[in-house]
Amino acid sequence: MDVLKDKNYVNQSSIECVIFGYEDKTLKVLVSKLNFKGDFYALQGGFILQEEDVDEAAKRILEERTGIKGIYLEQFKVFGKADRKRKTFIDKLIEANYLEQGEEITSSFSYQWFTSRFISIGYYALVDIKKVSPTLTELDTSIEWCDIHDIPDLIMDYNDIFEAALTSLKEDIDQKLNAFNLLPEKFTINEVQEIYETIFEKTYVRTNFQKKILEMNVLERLEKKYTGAKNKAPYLYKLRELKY
Amino acid sequence: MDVLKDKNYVNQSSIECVIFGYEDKTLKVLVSKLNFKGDFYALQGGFILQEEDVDEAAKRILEERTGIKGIYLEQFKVFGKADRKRKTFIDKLIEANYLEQGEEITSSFSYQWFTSRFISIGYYALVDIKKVSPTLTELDTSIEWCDIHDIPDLIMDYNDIFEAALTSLKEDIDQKLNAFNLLPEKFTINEVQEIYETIFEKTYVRTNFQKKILEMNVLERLEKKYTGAKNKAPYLYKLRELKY
DNA sequence: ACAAAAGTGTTATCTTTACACCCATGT
DNA sequence: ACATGGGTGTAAAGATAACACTTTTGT
Repeated sequence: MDVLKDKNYVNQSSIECVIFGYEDKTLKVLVSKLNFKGDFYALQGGFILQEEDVDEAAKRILEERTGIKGIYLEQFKVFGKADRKRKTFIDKLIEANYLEQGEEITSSFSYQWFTSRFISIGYYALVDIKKVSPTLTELDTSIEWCDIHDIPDLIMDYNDIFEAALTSLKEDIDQKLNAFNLLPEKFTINEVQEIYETIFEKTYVRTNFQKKILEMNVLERLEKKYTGAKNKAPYLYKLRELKY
Repeated sequence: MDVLKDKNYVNQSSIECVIFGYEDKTLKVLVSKLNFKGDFYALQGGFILQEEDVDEAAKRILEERTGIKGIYLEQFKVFGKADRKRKTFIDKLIEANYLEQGEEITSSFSYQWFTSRFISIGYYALVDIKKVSPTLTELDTSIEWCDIHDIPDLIMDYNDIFEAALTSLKEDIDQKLNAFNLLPEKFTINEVQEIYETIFEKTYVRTNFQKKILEMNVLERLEKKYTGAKNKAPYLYKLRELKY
């Protein structure tokens, strides 16, 4: 378990990522089940190397977990309560998994590291769920997309972190026009509308929504999308390159 | 200079505060001149005790510097570049001040502390400038309110931090209705308008501004304010207690 | 009475919402 | 031809901006 000794991480600082994806009219979050007896679920976190920018550390963690580069991410909040320690959780975990070797473990470097107080910098990421190949670390047995309405009890204050991320996403979405990052490169206006309806849990009038999005002037109209459905084919759009 | 050894601070984490005040139709920021030869200016920063919430640390620092309790503050951004070190500045400072004792200083605990890489959590605060009694620490010779258009070259990346704080303030002000925190408890609508005009550097139509602010429904009308001016006396207002 | 600034009300303009209408597509 | 969903236009409703008018205050 002493896996950290050789890495030169900044002490007592960590990064927590809430990775949002969208599929089947559902907003989802990537949740890990930890590689221990007992049901321990967590979000995607990691640490910051001494010679690494905090933003880069977040990117690195996201790339490790999703296998894709150039992910859209926003730093949204710092979680800095004095009692933000993994200690309660780790002790529970040790009790359930390593009952015999208590002494040995609690004196280890990693135990000291993991149970200390952490100041966590929260990021949320928006990804095209189709492009993601969720990747396990040595600490988790499985990693899955969870409907945001169906998130299990997470360890620590991860449920709060998730809630805060969702709130920030909603606040940012019109301002930063970042909803498009949940979609593939090419998409129809209707797909954008479905994302908005999913996130804000309300319906929009189709014709007005179309106008609103197009009047933002950030989309470029491409070819039509023939789906084989017996109706008029919608146009595909992509994010316009912004020229200055 | 070894003042830190006995304090149990979190390593490599710091807090930086941008304290805004308002006076004479001018938005101002509290700037310290450091207690060393050479012109070194800085914002108000500090460190986080092990048993202290990050938010509480920010409050403590603000209270120390301003002498007032219950300050309005917002955590707005984390500054986490890998090269965010005071080293360049500290070495310059030592060169200008302690040329003889180089060796002794650079091996000290405080030198190691101050020159290491820091992850800084940025807060901005809004205060009633009249209530503030700016308080020196052992590190600064003077501390003054600076017009935001007339901020000197600050050490490190403090100029960037200030700019980011100002941007966040502008973004937040309508959403969080926090401009009132720059005023005394009782104020006139006209004073609010002047703050808005100062911050956004544009004028508002008096009558419409009045409506906009009052329709927010967060103000309580009090008595009139007789100034001795030969015109109709304006009403005073205060922030309404929100009942649930 | 008058100047100066506060408060109120009305009209015009712009934005948002609702909805009617036509168009393309596959059966 | 028709059912289905896409795209455009237009009118109603609502929000914002411009401005006229009245009120209060001290000289």
